[in-house]
Amino acid sequence: MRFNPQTADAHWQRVWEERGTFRASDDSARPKAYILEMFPYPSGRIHMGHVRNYTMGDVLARYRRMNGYEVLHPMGWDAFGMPAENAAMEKKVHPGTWTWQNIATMKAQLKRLGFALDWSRELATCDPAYYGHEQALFLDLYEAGLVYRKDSEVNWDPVDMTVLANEQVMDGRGWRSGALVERRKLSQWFLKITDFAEDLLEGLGTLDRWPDKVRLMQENWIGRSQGLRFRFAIANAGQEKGGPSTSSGRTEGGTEPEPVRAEPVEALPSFLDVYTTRPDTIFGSSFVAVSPDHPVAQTLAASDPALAAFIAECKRGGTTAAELETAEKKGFDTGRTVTHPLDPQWKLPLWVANFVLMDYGTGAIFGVPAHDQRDFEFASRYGLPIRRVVAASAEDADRPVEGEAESGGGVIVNSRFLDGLDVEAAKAEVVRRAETGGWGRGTTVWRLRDWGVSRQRYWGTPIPIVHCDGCGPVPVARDQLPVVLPQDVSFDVPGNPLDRHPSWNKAPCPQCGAAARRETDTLDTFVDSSWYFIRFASQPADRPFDKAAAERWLPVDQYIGGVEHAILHLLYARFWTRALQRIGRLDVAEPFEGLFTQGMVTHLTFQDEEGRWLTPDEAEAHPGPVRSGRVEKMSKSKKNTVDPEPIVDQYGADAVRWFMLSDSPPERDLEWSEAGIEGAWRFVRRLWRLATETESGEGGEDRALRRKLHQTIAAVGKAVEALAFNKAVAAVYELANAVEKAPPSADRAAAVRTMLLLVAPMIPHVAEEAWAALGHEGLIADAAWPQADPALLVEDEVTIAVQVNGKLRDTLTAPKGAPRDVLEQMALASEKVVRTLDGKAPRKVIVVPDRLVNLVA
RNA sequence: GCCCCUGUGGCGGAAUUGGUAGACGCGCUCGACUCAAAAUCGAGUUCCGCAAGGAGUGCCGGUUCGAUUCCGGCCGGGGGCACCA
Repeated sequence: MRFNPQTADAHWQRVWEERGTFRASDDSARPKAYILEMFPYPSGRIHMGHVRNYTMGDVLARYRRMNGYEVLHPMGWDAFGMPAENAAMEKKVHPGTWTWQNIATMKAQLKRLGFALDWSRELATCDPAYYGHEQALFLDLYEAGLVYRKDSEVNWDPVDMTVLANEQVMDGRGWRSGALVERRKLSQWFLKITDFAEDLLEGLGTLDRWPDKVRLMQENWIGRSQGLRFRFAIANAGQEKGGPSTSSGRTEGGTEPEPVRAEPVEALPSFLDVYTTRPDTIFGSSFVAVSPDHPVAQTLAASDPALAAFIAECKRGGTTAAELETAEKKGFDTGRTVTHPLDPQWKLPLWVANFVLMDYGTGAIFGVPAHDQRDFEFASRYGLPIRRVVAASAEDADRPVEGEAESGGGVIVNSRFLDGLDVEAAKAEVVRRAETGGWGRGTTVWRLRDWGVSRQRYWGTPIPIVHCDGCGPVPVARDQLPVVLPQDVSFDVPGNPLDRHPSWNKAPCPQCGAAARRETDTLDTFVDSSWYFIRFASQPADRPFDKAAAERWLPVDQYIGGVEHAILHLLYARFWTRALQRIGRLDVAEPFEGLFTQGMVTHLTFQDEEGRWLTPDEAEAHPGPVRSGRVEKMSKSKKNTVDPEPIVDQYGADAVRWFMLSDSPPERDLEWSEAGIEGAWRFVRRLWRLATETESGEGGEDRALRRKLHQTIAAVGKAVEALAFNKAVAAVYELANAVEKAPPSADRAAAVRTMLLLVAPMIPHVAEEAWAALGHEGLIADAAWPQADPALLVEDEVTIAVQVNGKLRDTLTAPKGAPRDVLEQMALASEKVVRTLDGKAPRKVIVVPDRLVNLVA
């Protein structure tokens, strides 16, 4: 009888479902294991990347179950987002209709792969039963002071009348409309992630089951920098204001919301705050520069048309990486000067410069051309002095700095009392003087910005706020949640349909009852995915989650997904969890204890002579020359996708799963190939044959095979624990090869039976079918993982390598644990060794017991 | 520019407290079965060489009895950040 996946797959999937095999129990006495893969966006159909991702998680979930864990392995839908609105515009279908249809399709596709999921916990973020709770959590954070509103500049597409994310701006134009993107100031909601910068950075240190790469990326993104914040007195400024300027930029620690920028102040403040990581170069300064957005620049521009024109010119410049890279350093000399804090006689010119960022540090810098490349370029262009203050040695103090800035370490020169100190000592000394002198202080500055969550979009979670002319922004009353999206919307005109809805956007003020406006922005979809893993663990109807129930499952023991979320999603979810912890809702610091980022699924591509992408069929039919060979991530635009469903039709779920696990290490890319899936299918059939055609034990024993079996049990277990599925697969192949070569015996029958248990997490359908065919009563999914006998893991005979001068000359077999002198004698007796040594006695003999003998001649 | 990862047969890859490089799979070659094909099974497959032997883990050097593994320098490939003071 042949194995027929078309009938077997459906059969066993039905059995699992009917028995509720993979339903997680909240009050099990068994140890818990929460296995989670990043939930999919319901774009239409499952793709190979999903299959690979979910297969990995599934193997782990099934493996943990067999090892006695109560496993939570849920699935849901990250269901809000722009593609639904685009579909609405193009296909005249409501985003909700489109999304729910996709969910139905994709759910059916996932089910056909036989994943061990607890579907009873399925959720979709576009369901009011989900996003209503999200609105409640948003208000919790609001009340805790972790949400605020401020004006911020956004990329505005004037044709689509919407805000675009940076990723949606291509060469300064909207990706859909092609219109020139404007920078527009909008009032937006922000979450105070910067409040947690320190915690999020330090928390990374506890995540030892995360990839180093991801931790490093988050570390860089959070961007802690240590330096000195200090102030220059502005000469001839309006003394009437007095006091240090605090009106600009970020305050210490980055914990406060950024103040509204660029509001011109009536009079020039008398001090200018700057931030530097190189206080040691303070005597190398030759100018001070502020951002065009800096209040000082704005104030001066009010009475200086030339400066106003310069600032306007700066604003016109694009913000894309390419433009910035090629942008020249440009500046405007205000004619004003500032006083050096360490020398009242020393006046420095005050410039406005295009390369100074308003939203980092204080929006103002002091320029040290000799030791900062940007300052060097700027000074070279405008003829400002380039003074060396760091040199390799004191003798080099007068060597000019040429060509480019020298940003390395060395000894301080030309710097009065700092002369002779090394860079670190000089930094400390300047900070000390600044603090005792009261003109500055050592500061930590973060690169991390607060998280802007407003989106001028329909298909997202409505922000539960009402704007009242009298009371300002007021939270919607809790008993009025959820704020549900209106159904009657149209997408024939660009812009946010919530804005022009005839009634939805009107609401009475929850505080005073006056007629007011409902907030029409919706939340960034990254908010939706920042807590879904908590909702999976506990989903009461009347609140977002039950604290105790959620804490029983959390943290997620193993989270699996693509690296593309290394920063945003994973950082936001970490923040959200810590925010809930701070307000006492959930006592969990880190949501994902283990993280694994899997590689992409790639496939061959074809292009014609003009570089147009061709499908394999088109390439075949193409009359002209076809370029092929490049292997790329599967994508529609490159026409190299492979739809999993027909593959499952043809080969069954197990062959696809086995292929996804074979060959490539899971963190690397996997190249899809016809030969590969054929090979996987071959193994499924071979396993079936082995299981069903094996004569049950002829009595005799086969110690070698038994040893191989137990070594395989250990190897597969270890590999699965380490998510090294390719190694688990290889170990299974070795065992299968050994079994096929072995003559019939009781051990052989046992090996076949056990092999089914070993592959059950990976290819569960054929495993169940064979398990039943062998006459077992229960499900193999419920069977216990086999235990390796430690006594059988060690060989009683070992192969010893015999080297002469480190080169392999012979191998010999010796009993395990043979003493050194015995091994040495055996080695010296080897014919090949004798020949190589040519009568000479070895000068030295190195013996590594059970491994090798090295004779040094 | 800065930071990180990576480089092993025709291909994907295995091998780590430094100890027999190439497990396992794919592909290929030969053979068996077959009228034939598919499927299946067997043998072989790093390179040079008939062999003995020699070379070999991107390149150059170092440490070591011994280096894919450790160190230094270079070259190639990939990724992240990007005027972050």
